[in-house]
Amino acid sequence: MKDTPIVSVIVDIDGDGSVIKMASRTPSTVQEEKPTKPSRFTCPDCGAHKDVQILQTGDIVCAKCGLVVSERQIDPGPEWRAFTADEKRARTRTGSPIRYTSSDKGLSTLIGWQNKDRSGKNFSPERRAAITRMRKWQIRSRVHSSVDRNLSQANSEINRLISQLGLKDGVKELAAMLYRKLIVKRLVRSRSIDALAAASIYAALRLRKIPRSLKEIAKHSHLNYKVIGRYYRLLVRKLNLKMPVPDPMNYVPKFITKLNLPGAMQAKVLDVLQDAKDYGGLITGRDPRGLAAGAIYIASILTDNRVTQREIAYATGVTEVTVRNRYKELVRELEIAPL
DNA sequence: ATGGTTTTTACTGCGTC
DNA sequence: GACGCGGTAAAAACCAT
Repeated sequence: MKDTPIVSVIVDIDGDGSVIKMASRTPSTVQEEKPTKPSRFTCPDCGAHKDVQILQTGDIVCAKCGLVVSERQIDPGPEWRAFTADEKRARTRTGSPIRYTSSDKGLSTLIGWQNKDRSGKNFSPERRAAITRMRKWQIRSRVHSSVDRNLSQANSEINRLISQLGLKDGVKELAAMLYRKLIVKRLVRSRSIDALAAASIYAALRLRKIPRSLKEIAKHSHLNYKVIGRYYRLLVRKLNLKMPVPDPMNYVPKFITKLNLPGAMQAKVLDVLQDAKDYGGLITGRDPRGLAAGAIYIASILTDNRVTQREIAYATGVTEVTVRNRYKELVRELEIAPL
């Protein structure tokens, strides 16, 4: 298994038509294809050799023409099908969080409140002072360990999501940092750890301007995207984060690839978007994906790489109507040459 | 909760291959 | 006739207040 090539497979994870490209090992019986060596990369579009660039979005693009060579590689991670007790134990290490019904799992020592020993006699003053100190520390240590547990559970969820989403460590660190801030500010109490972990990741992505939708994150979480969105808002508000305005340009490489369009087209799309920005009033309040979709449609006509509105709509996750509206709007306002 | 704005849904008509 | 495209009204979603 370990030397089998890694190939790309397309999977429709939940049957809703949304397709995700994953890297996966082929079973050893089908190992005909030769292993891909990124070091011998030759751009199929412009022929440049080895000039790849890794964008902050995690996409790997040809440094010359911008063709996206490889989208984020998803590490599907282990299959958490636990058949034995051992596997189950392994799962608890990085998998779904353990539910502690009681914060100490019944393992801690309890110190009674009465200043009496087993036989009912009162403590001596020294003994009494010692017990009082012990009580104090028991309480303190309990608090600390519960914070620790919360944090470690959160971290394991963050790790899990990050690896399933195929994101880089930088994002992970940022998300973990945000979560830590939540703890320090006492905001995690009585809230879902998983939801806050997911929200931290989403916030980290937004801060880093990496285009991933709430839904994409929710797909790997057991929570629905609205819940995560709520927590995200809370997080932003409570931590006073200043979020960069989502920029349609950040979506372009991702979409171009999804549509199998030549990477060189990117420049044209970005041109249109830049014009739209300069013009003003066309960007604010609009779904950035819709904007990107419209610009891509325009560029596809201008550069003679026609794609249908439907394909664009599908790839960008907006409707055809929105593609139309944006592209019409852009053409009208920016007075783009005859189409 | 509310109201304003944008997106989606659903449907229709037109031209072309 | 299927397809791509354009337009529209009404419903739904979104967001700030």
